[in-house]
Amino acid sequence: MVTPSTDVAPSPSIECCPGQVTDRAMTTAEAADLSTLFKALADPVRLQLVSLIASDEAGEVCACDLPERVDRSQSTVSHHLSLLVAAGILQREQRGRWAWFRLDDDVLARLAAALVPAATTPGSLTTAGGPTASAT
Amino acid sequence: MVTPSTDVAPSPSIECCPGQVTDRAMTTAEAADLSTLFKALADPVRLQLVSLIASDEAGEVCACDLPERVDRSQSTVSHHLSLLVAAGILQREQRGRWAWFRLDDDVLARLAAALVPAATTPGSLTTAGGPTASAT
DNA sequence: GGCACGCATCGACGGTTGTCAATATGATGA
DNA sequence: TCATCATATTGACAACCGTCGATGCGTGCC
Repeated sequence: MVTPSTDVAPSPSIECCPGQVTDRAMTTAEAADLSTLFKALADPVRLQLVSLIASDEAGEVCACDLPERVDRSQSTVSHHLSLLVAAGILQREQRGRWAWFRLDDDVLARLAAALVPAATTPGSLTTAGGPTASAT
Repeated sequence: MVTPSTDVAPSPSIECCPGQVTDRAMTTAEAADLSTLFKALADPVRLQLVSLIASDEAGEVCACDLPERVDRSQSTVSHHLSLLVAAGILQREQRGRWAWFRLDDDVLARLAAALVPAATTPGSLTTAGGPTASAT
């Protein structure tokens, strides 16, 4: 819900341990935390926005292009973008009168790592904060 | 919303191509499809349920244990479980009067693969459901 | 300074979702 | 056959969410 005061830590706790979902039963807090990220991706328009930005050659997209590309009003797109930024998925940068959005470094990878035990990105992710060998 | 007639193909289209989100801009249909899965995981209670089952030693859990473990009423838990089954995330098996739930083979892995370009489980996934080389 | 533009915020509205108590369903065992 | 138990379904309700038009705010240009 993006409570107006979103100046706290943007991205939830997934930075901690790959395989969160499968390794052990999650606590209520962890579940609430992770579900925030899934919520952010649980809307078709937001998914399209993320995909548009993620697949962009330059790695960033001007907000001015997006309403027509997802066939929604400017205010709706702005709302979704704010949500994605608040969830820590997108980063926003103002340039002149234009706002540019890019993917946060590796949220998607970290999210993927939270889904599968050890499978993902053998080297780069386990270093992200977890005690290396998390064998059950 | 789990329309009563859920005897169609349970799991959305993610079986097709890893890196769906990042490789190229998704179509509206693809986005709607994928968002279904994220929606299923976008609730703390459902995430906990999935985690409880995923982290279980035997790989399966009796429904009778779940209400107390997630601190929700029996009907609420049943509702969430139905949703997860309909989304293709859980599988249900009736044994006597008990219902047992287990994770669908590798939904989580496939979902993870849809998030990151090529990183995930290099061999096992591409074979997972598609006609091997399903370009586009 | 004034205007035009890009984007965010506000207010409103209808649809969806999570939750529970109550009830129905279906299997087991006496 | 009947009572019991585990689970699913129903009905209801409040909270939340996606959407839009209108409006406000900050920036750049003339």
